[in-house]
Amino acid sequence: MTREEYASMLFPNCKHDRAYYEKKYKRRELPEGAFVTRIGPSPTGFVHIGTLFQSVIATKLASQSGGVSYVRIEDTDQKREIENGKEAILKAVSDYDMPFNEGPIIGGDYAPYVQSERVDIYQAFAKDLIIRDLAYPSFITEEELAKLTDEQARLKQRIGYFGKWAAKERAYTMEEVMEKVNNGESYTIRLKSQGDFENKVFIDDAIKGRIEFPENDMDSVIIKSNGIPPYHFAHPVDDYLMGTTVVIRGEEWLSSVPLHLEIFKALGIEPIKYAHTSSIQKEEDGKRRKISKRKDPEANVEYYTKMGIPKEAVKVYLLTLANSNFEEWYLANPGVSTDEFKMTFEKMSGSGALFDTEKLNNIAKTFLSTVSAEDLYERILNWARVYDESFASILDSNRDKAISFLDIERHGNKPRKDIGMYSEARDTMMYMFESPEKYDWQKITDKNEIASILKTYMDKYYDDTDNDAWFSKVKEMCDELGYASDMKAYKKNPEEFKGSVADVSTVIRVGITGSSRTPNLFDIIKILGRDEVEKRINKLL
RNA sequence: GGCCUGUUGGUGAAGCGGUUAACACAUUGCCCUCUCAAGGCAACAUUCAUGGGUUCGAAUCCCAUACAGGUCACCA
Repeated sequence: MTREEYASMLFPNCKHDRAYYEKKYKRRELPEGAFVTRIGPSPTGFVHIGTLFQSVIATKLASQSGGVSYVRIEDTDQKREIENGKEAILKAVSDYDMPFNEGPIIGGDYAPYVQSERVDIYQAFAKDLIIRDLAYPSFITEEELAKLTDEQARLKQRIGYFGKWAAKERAYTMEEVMEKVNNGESYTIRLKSQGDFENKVFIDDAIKGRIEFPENDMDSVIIKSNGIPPYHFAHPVDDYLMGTTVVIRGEEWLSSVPLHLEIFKALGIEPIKYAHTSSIQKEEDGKRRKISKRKDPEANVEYYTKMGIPKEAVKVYLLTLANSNFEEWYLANPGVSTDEFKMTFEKMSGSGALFDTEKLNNIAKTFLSTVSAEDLYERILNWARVYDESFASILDSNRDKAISFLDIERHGNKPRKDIGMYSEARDTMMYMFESPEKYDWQKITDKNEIASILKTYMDKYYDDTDNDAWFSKVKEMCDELGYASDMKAYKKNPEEFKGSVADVSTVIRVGITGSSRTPNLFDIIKILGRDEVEKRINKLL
């Protein structure tokens, strides 16, 4: 039996050989210095903020260098898979304005972009390793492996399948293997490691710099018993065939670099550049940890949609985490598209940043202060249609009123920044559409005094011609009722007055809106109109 | 436990042998002011995890230690 025949027996379903695929997928022709980047998310139905973080880096580096970015779905673990997982990922990256050039559904010259559809490719490469005696079939069961691990732990030795622990299986003859296979024993394919733990290998990581490791000496599984490879084998094969120039991935992969380097070497492929990003962290009980899908709602991209945080703001926040000089650039270039910013590996931090909700909120508020009232209205409405139907129908039937309200203090160079997420909109503007149910009185709480102020206001001092006229009337009323119309005078001698114009305005404000914190009162009165204001005040009286 | 990474204020960070240790968020105070939001001004690290060393000079270079994180699967 030749080694070719032997390999074919081990891969009975493998249609093509390695050379076929190397010929099929041509090398990319790109300008000097162009990056080919990718993201490799697993379709679990849950789009992780980290995926978005990798995406913004991958797409930006590719587009600014005249390169290519693509999405490759890494679904080699069917246990975790979920229906529509890849659609969710593709939708998220497109929603967040991270345009990949190739991927599933999008297409491209290196299709398929889904690992489960590339099984024949991986097998062809694994078969090549069998032929060249750099891999071997392994029949060890999970139970045996667990026993071995215990034994190693007891002996306080390095844990894993390597060296003498793997010697028995490495030594099987082709005939022995054939017999086991014919008996129906299931097997994996393992790398026959040539490495020595005493030797060093290193990478020049684009973010972390030069890192040295002991060589890999583990006989890792490269094809699982179901014929599908684990990540460790799919990664070198795919990134080679698909022409990736730099692998951007989370630092949790750092420790498997020696394994990947050895696989590249066994395959006779030039290893590619790595850029290991530090992971976004969360603090809990004074301890930092990687942001967790299970514990932290903000790990799920859907959270931002649900809260109504603008996608633009999320992207800006991710950019500030990705490149330390982005924030200054962003502040210095208002109104300029973030596409203009030049991203570099040098400005990526080697340490993990704590997720800062406050900062995100600030970015969101600032961003929303720059959009037009109409735009903001549409954004809030679209959000409400999904998450707050009753509010959506109110907005729908009060379009003009809502827009007028949102337009208050929105102009000039100091626009109002009171809404950071669409989910806050209901509370900040509901009083425009119906009479308040609760009244947040401040300094003046006496019912008779409140009634007197509101009644006098409506009877004698109502004015909605313009802001100055309106305020003059309020001041006149203060003089009549014994309140200070001039704040400076009041501050000097507060004891001479019952209160100030501020207190009186507050009564009017709360009387109409229920809230003590609103945008400019005159504008609100003007939008509501005399009839509505009168109705509300009479109801109160 | 082995291997790897990281450590500058509450947070994100700039810094690359000589700086008053940028900037931004948050916080506090003042100003503006009919409230709120915004805006303006100011305060907030004598010290860069700790201890040694090199140097005229160290956050920056070297060595130890501590702490934190990651990883050691037929998961990614």
